[in-house]
Amino acid sequence: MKAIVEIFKLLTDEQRIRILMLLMKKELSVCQLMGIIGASQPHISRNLSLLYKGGFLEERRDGKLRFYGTRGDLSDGRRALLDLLVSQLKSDTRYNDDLMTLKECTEFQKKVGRCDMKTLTAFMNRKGTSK
Amino acid sequence: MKAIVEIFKLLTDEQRIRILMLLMKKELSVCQLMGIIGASQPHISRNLSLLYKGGFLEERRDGKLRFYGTRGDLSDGRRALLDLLVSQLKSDTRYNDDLMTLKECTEFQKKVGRCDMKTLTAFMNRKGTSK
DNA sequence: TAAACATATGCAAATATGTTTATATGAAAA
DNA sequence: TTTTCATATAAACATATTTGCATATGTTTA
Repeated sequence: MKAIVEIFKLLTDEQRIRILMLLMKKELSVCQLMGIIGASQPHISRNLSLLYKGGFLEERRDGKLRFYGTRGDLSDGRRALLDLLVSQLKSDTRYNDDLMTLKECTEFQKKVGRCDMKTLTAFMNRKGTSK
Repeated sequence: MKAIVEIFKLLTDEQRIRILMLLMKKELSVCQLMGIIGASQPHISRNLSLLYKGGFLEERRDGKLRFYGTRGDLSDGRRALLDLLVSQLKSDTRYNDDLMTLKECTEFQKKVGRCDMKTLTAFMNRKGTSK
């Protein structure tokens, strides 16, 4: 029962849920998540680490970058929770905004052809001022 | 998204999950829950209050007693979470012990024909010493 | 090898949560 | 109507959790 409680604890943070929902769509690096969510690097890293230890994520290293995505071999319980979240967030503003931003971010990167901190911080700030 | 986070928060406590699982089986009064779970009255009351405010429970008053049970008109999300919990706890020791104790408690009460604090405190203590 | 960069982690302050004890409320019985 | 009983809530305290800042680690490029 304690194991289940620990899993629920991971889902009691809006930022962590946002990260999870984005990673359900596509694997992303820490700096991409920074750009999309608009939080500090340590904040994103910390939450990724918690979700990773909690059995939700897998990690792939590519040079300096680390890409995270939801595990291919998720446990039944975790899978069910993620599916439930997706279905419950179908009409959630924040959730849909994030998916939109993810698309914009992907296109932005294709254009500039880079995936680094400067590029994504620029993207993040552009978002911030355009609103 | 905040609403969902609040619901998950309710599920990050072992005692609250135990209460919910018992109430999935059968409506119970505060003192019955005390007897089965073996926690203090304020502790049970407090958690019932949280679960009630969180949309999981309904309340029925009968004289001095207050019976709580899972709502008949649970939201889809809450219903899915409770079903998920039941399926994940199928082989959980604590969960199965609680269901057993619930049965014993029900029989104990049939025998003595009462549902009051003394009776159930006695039941609780009997459990404590018999182990 | 040094510098730059992406990411992770340690630590202290701030905040939230849980626990215990005491007390309040409200119904029933004496 | 006083007392008893079941339940709820408040206050004080202890314990987790989050957050922001500084710094460490490890990789790449110059």
